[in-house]
Amino acid sequence: MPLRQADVLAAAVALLDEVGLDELSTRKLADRLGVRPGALYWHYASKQALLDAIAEQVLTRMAADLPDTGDWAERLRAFGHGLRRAMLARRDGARLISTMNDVSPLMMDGFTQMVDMLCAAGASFEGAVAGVDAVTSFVNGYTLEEQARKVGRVPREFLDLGFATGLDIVVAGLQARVMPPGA
Amino acid sequence: MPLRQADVLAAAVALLDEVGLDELSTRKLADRLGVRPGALYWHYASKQALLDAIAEQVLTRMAADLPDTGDWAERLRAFGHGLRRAMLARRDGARLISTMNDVSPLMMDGFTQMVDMLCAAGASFEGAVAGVDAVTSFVNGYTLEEQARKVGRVPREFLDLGFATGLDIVVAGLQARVMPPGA
DNA sequence: ACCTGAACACCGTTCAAGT
DNA sequence: ACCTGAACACCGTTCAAGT
Repeated sequence: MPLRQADVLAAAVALLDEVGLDELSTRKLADRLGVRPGALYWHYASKQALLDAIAEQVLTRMAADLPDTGDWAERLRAFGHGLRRAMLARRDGARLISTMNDVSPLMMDGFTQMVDMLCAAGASFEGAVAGVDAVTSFVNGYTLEEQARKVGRVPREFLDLGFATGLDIVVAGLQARVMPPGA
Repeated sequence: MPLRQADVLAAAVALLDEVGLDELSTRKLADRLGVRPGALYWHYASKQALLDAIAEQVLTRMAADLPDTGDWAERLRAFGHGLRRAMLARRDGARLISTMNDVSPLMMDGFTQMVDMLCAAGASFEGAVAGVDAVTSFVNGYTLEEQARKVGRVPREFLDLGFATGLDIVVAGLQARVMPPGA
C-alpha cells in the first residue's frame, strides 16, 4: 500500500532516535521506507517541513501534561519540567526545538497559557511575559547543553538536580520581581 | 605567500558573517582563499576544528570585559550581558557557541571566575555553581532564540529590554536562593 | 612546508515520466 | 494519487603527487 504522511513522520522520528539530528538525511529515510528520495517530496515540501513536523510531535507531550492545579509557582515549575521532559524524550530534541525557524504553535500555546495564569495570579502583562520568557529561555538553554554534551559524562541524577535547582532559582526571581508581595 | 592558520580563520569568520552558519562550507571558504578545498586540511584537521576556533575567537570578546568591580549582582549581570554581546557580535554566534561539542576553555574560565566571585560573596559552592549555570543557561537560551528567529521582526530595543529584564529576574532568584541574607 | 588533482562517499531537491 | 529514474548542484574529506 502507498505511504501516507504519518508513515513518513513515524519513520523519521525513529531514524532521529537512531542516528541523531546531524545524520538524519532524506536519503537514509527514503531507504528505510523502501522508496526513492524524490518520493518524500510528495508528502513533505522539504526536509525542513518534515523536521518541523517532528518538532511539533515532540511538543505534544508537553502540551498533554500542562499543569492545571497548584499555585502559580508550582504550575510554572511543572511547565518547565514538562518542556524539558518532552525535549529529552527524543534524541537531539532540544536542538530540534530550539533551532526551528518558526516557533511551534504548541509552544506558543503553552507560553500564552502560562502568561494568562501569571496575570490571573496578579502579575502585570509585561511582567508575566518577561517571566515566562525567562523560564523558557532557561529551560531551552539548560536542556540544549545537557543533551549536546554527551549524555554519559554526568550521571542523570545530577543533571536532574541541577535543572530543578536552576528552575527554582528562576521561579524565585519571578516571586521577587514580577509577582505582587502576597502571591 | 602561503596561507597561515590565522588567514584561514579570519576568512572563515568573514564568510560566517556573510552567509551564516548553515551556508558556511569548506568549499566556499577555499574559493574565497583562492585555494583547493583539500588545502584547508593542512591548516585545520576538520571543519569542526575550524568552527571551534571561530567560537573561541567569538568568546575572547567576552573574556576581555569580564567585570572586576561592583557587588556580586552587578558583576553577574555584567557577565551575562558580556556573553550575549559576544554572541550577537557574529552571525549565528549563539548557535555556534551553544552547539559546540566541547565547552570552550574561555567559557569555562568565565564560569569558574563567576563561581569563585559568588563564593567570595558568601555563597556555598553548590549554590554558586547552580546560580552561574542558571545565568548562562538563560543567556544561551534567550540569545539563541532572538538570533535565530529572523532579526528584523522585533526591534532591537525590545529584545535588549527583554533580555535585561529576564537577567534581572534570574539574578533576583540568586539573591533569594543562593546568597546569604545580608549580601 | 604548503598545495593541487582527483577522487570517494555522500547530501537536498526537481521533474518528466511511469503506473 | 503516488512513485521511479535520472539528473543537478552541491557537500566534507583523503591522499598521492607536485613544487
